[in-house]
Amino acid sequence: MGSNAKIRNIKGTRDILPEEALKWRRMEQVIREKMKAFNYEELRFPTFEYTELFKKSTGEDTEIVQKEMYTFKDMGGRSLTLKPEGTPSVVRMYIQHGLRNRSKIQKYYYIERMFRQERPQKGRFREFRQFGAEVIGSMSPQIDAELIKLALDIFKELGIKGIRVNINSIGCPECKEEYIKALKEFLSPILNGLCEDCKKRFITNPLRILDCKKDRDKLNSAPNTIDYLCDDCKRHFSDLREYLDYLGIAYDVNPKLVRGLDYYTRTVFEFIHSELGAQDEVGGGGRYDGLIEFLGGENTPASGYAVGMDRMLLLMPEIDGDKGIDIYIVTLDKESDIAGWKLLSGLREEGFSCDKDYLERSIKAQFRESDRQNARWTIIIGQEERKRGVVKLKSMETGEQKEVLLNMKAIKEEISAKGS
RNA sequence: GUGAAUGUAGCUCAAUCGGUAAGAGCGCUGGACUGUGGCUCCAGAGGUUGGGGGUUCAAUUCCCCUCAUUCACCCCA
Repeated sequence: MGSNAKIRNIKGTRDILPEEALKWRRMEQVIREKMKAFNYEELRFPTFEYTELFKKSTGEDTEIVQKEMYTFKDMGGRSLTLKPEGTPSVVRMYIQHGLRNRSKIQKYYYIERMFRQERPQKGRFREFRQFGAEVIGSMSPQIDAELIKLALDIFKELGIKGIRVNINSIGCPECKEEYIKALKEFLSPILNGLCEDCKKRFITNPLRILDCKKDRDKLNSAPNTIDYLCDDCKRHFSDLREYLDYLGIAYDVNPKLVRGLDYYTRTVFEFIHSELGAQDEVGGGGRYDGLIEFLGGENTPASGYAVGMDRMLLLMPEIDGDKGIDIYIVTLDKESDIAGWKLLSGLREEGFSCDKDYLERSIKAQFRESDRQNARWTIIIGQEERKRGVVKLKSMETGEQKEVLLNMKAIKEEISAKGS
């Protein structure tokens, strides 16, 4: 690595060079196509929000809010934060713009950059991209199943194989409370043997102790959330499973899956992949029936998820994109260069992708460049050609070369006659 | 925030036990072919060995500090 490169990109951010940009474009394109098919509309929202929004919705006690946010003060002294996740902004928009008045059910998606201040590692960055889908207004488990199906369709279309789906239900606020009571009873006698973090979580958010990897084996016999579901939640969860079966989606019920954010209720799920290293989660989400009311809106059920696009990229197979241009123009002297420059402009107007030399290079170098650019055709203009009002047109695949009149119609005909 | 590993040309990597003037492949530039790409051959450019300090007659090599990257922990997408 060059040491004199004193200015480099910030830790945890990534530069995307053309070859990789191609994969990103492909990913975005597939996401948009599938979202359209499922009738989700795009939402775009600001890079930063009032810190308060995330504290309230993501949750004061979550890892994200406690130590991962990029928070700063603006000149007016307001505390602002670079968005660490999308759902809070979507909900804010929903309330702020009265979107509920458009229809009883709203289906949205987004593709946005997120920011979290963690140590980077495989599949984890400080600036990263997520796409997400959110459905506001329906409590049907059909929606939960649809959301999962939507993500799986996107993975499939991109050639990503080996995704596994984990689901669980953590119940509504009532049964969640019942469960937490039972969990605390189970934990109390063994609390001293747990790690420091878990001891804190016992007070702040006992559910998340189930996530702890250190103490995992001590929790094998912990009570399961699904055993404490009320009748409604029980039915909701079994309906979800039934709908997933209808759609032919294979999944595992993971009773220890609780998710890290405060706002989840009932359905939670995640997409995991074994080739991602330690950060094996490609995406995850769930239902958040209480969040909108909590943030000042009407009591409205909702469900959604986010998928890490940087992680998807790691799983995507190589693709051969639209590399190359239609025409490269080689010119041999000053006057021809001007003629070529004019021709170039006309060809572009006609919709051809083309270019020429700007370095006054030798003909050989110009041909090399044409080859490097993967041009299908090379047009040569020199003194001789100019005298006779023609250009030479060479196919870079076959090497065949012929003279064509120097006018757009003749060139176009010759190129399209050979097909693509 | 904690830990470990790794930093040599644009990229991927060499350099014996510390010993000449740090090499190769790919890529780049030019030539062989003075108006024709790819293939081949030849030549050239490109390095303060991440940075700083120390040990030594001598450091890419050993020691310390620092920075960066990677992987893992925590946690998440």
